[in-house]
Amino acid sequence: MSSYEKVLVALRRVIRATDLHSKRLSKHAGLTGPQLLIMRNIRELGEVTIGTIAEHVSLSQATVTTILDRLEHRGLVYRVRSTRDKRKVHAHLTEQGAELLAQAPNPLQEDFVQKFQSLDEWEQTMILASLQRVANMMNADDIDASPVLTVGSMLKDDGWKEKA
Amino acid sequence: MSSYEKVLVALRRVIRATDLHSKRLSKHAGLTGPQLLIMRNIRELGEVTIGTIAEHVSLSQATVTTILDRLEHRGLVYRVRSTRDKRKVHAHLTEQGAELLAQAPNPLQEDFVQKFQSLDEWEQTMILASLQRVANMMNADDIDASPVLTVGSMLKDDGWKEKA
DNA sequence: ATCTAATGTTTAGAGTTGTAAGTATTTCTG
DNA sequence: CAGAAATACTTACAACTCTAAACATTAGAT
Repeated sequence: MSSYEKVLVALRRVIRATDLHSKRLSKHAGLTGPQLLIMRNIRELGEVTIGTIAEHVSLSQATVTTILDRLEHRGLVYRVRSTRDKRKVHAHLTEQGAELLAQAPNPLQEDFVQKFQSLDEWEQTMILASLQRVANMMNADDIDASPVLTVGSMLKDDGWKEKA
Repeated sequence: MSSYEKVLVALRRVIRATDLHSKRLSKHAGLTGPQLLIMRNIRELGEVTIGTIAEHVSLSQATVTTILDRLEHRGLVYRVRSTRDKRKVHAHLTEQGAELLAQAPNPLQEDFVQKFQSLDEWEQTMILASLQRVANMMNADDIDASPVLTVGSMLKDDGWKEKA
């Protein structure tokens, strides 16, 4: 099995573990991973637009919209259309939402966090760097979805741009 | 931002990139990532049961069922209920399915594979080890251990599992 | 042989996720 | 200022993913 195929398998396992944890969260804390993540961002960022949230959590705007729909329906967040630019919509936590969020656990498994934090500093750094490296290599985005194959690119240049 | 929070962000980016690629695949090759993965496994493993496939691709049985539903509906695979143990169902590729699969690209972005392979040996090793480390730290609590996409398994699995 | 437990798959229901198309608003341009 | 382009969000749709429960069949125990 080639090296990158092992990467594929490891990736699938990580993705699955993340998903399973999300389902568990939803059962025990009442919020799924993405819901939790979005609410945390609303809390941290203050008066955010949907698009800004989407950027921060690495989801499409449409996805954030549907998740907000659910949260709003449950009375955990509310939306206000901006008066200055009526295209924009700001999301806020309700009191109830803030309270639920305060009690909710981390979007990552406690277990994982503990283990991770108990690693040596350099090891944490290495893992983080590796993950970011993978993310960057994958984000060779710029899209257009062509059958890709651009042999010219190769090596280096991750294509990841820190957002302004 | 704490170190593990950065891990969380990196993870989200990786997951998103994977999902985006899957959508792109579906558009250009007619098969999504999971569909591709499942069909590859059917091809490699011979006469597999649904459960065996699920294990190999690190998905729940129910998920594989629904994906097979779609593939079957499109005439790419077919199911046969085992005569020896009528609880079991075996999945096979149709001729059409095999053909489509043969033309389909990798479930990982070509681009990513190229970049990854062009890294130094030690770097590839480090990245793989980190990913596996993360997967293991996450998988610790929920057993299951969903093993491995064996691409060249010699053993034809007819759906019978020897007791260990 | 019958009742129970274990095994294998499917169905039901909910949530996440993307793209594409649609709506509304603002900004730019002639 | 009117029409076009850009921006921000929502809606529609399809796919994936899980758990839990329903079904069906086989294996085990008394």
